[in-house]
Amino acid sequence: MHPLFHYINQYAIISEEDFEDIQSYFIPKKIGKKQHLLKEGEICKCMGFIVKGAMRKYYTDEKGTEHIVNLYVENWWAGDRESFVMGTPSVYHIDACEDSELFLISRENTLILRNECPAFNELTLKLDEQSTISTQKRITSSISLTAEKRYEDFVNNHPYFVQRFPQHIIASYLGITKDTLSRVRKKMLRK
Amino acid sequence: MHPLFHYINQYAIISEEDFEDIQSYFIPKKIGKKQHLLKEGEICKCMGFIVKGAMRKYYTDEKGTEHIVNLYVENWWAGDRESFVMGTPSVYHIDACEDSELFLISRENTLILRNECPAFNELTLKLDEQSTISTQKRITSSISLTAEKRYEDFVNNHPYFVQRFPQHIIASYLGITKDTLSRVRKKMLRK
DNA sequence: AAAAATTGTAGACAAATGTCTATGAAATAC
DNA sequence: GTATTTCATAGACATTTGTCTACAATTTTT
Repeated sequence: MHPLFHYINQYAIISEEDFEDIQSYFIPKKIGKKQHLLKEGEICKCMGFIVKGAMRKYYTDEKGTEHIVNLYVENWWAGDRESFVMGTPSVYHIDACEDSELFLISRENTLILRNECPAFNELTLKLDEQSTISTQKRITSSISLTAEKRYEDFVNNHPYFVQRFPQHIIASYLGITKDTLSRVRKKMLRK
Repeated sequence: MHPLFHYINQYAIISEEDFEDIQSYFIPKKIGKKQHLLKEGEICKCMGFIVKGAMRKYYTDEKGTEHIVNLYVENWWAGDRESFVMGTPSVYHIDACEDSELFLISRENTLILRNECPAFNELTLKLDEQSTISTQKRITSSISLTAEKRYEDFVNNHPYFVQRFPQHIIASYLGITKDTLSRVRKKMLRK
């Protein structure tokens, strides 16, 4: 079964005909490790559904430090929603941590599909609901927990990320330095 | 003009008939200062559109410290989306910082309206898009900036909040203590 | 296989932030 | 109007986290 078909069916029941229609609006794309899907200053023309691989979204501050804002693996959507929706230049970079395969869909096509295909409308509603729920949790964690608890939380909620991304990437995602994460892990091992 | 009508029209063009229909699914409610809209352990049965007043959402940790997760004023939606969508007990409290007036809508009614009324469907899509965009910014700020820059950001993005909520509330929202915020402000005054 | 880059850890020190106590001003309750 | 609570600040000290340098293990590139 097509991975995108399987994925969509988890959120909205669709027929094979629906899916043929939906699929026709997506463009497959392969991105090699360290290649970019989006660069700072560009407009995010497409959202990308990840079929295979691992990616990250980050921004680079004045000092040149990269801050990782999102991590993505299979069945996640890569893109800068603000730039995508508003049509403004992005402040983020998105690149591949492993060789990756995506299906891209443009803003125009999401708008068409939303109107044409009730199942797709349902899908976007539910995805945004889920995204709202998980970002709420991330914010709660971020404003109220210590580095150690945030990492514990992260390991519990995303065990597959721990295997997949190096520690300095995870540290940045958590808003701490790799040094602090290393200390935190050492402390946790003693328990 | 009805404030809810005015608000919805900013996102989706609706007729007066549409609005009469939509409005019939909302229930007006007044909440006095320090009264709760939601308590920890309860299921969030309704989302509340704030017509007048100011509210906050927070959770209380093991030590009894309150961590403020959201601040709301007029034209914002108060509620715990996770509990609302999933039907699970909330970990959050929501209470009023000023006497407030809301329009409440239940989960079932949002689902009915989404199907019955295309404009309401459009509204929820756009609200979630905007919410996704702003929480993304908040996360970026939270993981990458110092307390001082986070506060600067906050003042620039939400100047009306600064007037409306006491400093210890804002500090908690930013994930710092009131003492740190006081120091940060003192430092900024010297500039 | 050798060279280069990436990754994780360690320790010393610095900076940022938290904790606690105290105090006075302002707002609110009685 | 007085008492009480809330709010903001201050300073001393503790803790957490960041910064920097070094180094070894591993992976990747050539």
